[in-house]
Amino acid sequence: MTPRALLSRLRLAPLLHDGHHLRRLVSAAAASPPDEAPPGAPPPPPSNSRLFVAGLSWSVDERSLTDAFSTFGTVTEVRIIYDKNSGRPRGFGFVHFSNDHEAKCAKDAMDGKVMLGRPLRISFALEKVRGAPVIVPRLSTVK
DNA sequence: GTTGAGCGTT
Repeated sequence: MTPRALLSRLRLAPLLHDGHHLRRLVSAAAASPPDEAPPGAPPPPPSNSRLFVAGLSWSVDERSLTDAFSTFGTVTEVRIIYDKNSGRPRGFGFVHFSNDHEAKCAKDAMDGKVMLGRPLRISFALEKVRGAPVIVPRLSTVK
């Protein structure tokens, strides 16, 4: 009995014929670069076109926020965060701009400005948003 | 009818 016939009897032949599976896995692993930043690298910058706006008065709504920020660029989305259970505003929100330049201008201009009696605290948003493009900071991206 | 640092309700 040939070795091949023996493999057939053991039902191992399909596995050997399916070598492309293994090849796909190997090439995929080789194609994806390591996402581990080298030690000593600067921390990845937060997202640039979305602003985290804190220090909001309880009575500020999306309309007034949009009005306040749209003078610096195109506001694509404004979101004020409310408590899931109580429904009360949590006093912060997010302002999305169409590009990062507008966001930076708005941040520089509005950070620290008082709105309805309370000073705004603005910084760039951290977490990505559902549906937004996933931006993985790489060394070539950092200037 | 209140409160005050923070990173997002589907």
